[in-house]
Amino acid sequence: MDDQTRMLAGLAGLGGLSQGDIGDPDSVRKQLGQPQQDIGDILQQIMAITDESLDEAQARCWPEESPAHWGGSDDPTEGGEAGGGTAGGGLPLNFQHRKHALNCHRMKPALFSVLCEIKEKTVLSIRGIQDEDPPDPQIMRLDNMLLAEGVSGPEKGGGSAAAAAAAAAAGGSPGADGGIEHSDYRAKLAQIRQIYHSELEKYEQACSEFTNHVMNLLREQSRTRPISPKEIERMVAIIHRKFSSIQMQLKQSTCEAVMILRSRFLDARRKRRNFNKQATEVLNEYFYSHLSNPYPSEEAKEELAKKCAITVSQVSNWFGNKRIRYKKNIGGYPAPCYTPDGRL
DNA sequence: GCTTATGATTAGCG
DNA sequence: CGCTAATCATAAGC
Repeated sequence: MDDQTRMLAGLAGLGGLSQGDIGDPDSVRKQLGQPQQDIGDILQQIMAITDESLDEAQARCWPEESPAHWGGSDDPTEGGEAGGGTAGGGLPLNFQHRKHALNCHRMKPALFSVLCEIKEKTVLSIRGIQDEDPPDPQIMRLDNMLLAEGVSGPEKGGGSAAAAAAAAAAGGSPGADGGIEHSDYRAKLAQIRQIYHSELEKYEQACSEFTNHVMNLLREQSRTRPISPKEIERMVAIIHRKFSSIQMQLKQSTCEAVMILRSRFLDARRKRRNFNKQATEVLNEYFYSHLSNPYPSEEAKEELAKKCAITVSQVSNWFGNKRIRYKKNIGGYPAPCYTPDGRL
């Protein structure tokens, strides 16, 4: 293990100490006699360097905003040049000096091993508390819907299945005015789709940028304090979770937009279109030739629907309407209200 | 513009 | 779930 090798390195740096002694930070100090002061120094430097890492990260993101302070230091060589000279990678010189000084400090391996030891204890207690989150059912639902509506699926092709079905339901003859609504719907859907994808891409880019940034930061810090790859992984997972929750909001609002579009489209469909002449003929023919039992079976309905280029439920509607209206007419026929002169 | 025809929707029933 | 009956909303005819 990596931590283990670092600990060994730390041991080597301490010379005469036995492994048992290393375990307890206090024993390290006792054994070394004077280094209380040193440890304190290093701790302070580490604290400072952590802050500086953050500042430096900020400086990279917003270069015009130079860090306001570089931590309290009593080294006269670095005094009062905040935001001053920089070198390689945009790092301030004083920062590089201090980093180097810290890394070369004779007590650093010892401190590192102490930190490893402490970590070993605390990590054990943390481990296993969380881990492994199940796939969010909410996000899966949204994904499914976006896929079904052709927003997140493959471009065009099968993606417009919903639109095609809706167009069929609109009932117009192919190329007739139903087609206008159809293309309108498709255009709007494409617009939503485009916005969704560009936003998604932005989120993904931001996520990977941020992830890289944090990983670099952690790797950098792992030189001064023990950070296992597992922890970096976990941190990445946390970041991804956060970003995916943002993504969920995007998905949710996209779904809402599609729902609104859809409901508008359905409202438009509600505008009644008469079936074409030929379709009405076919339906009437069936109706009058089955007058004794004008109830087409499911198969017959499908057949009629195919012949008339309408949906099965439209066939059902038609027969429902026809039966009731025919009955009304017939029922009223024997005793209609004729005027005395024979007119209706 | 009014009336009629007609497709869709809804409540209620078995 | 399929049907009836009532009703809505719009197209079409005059």
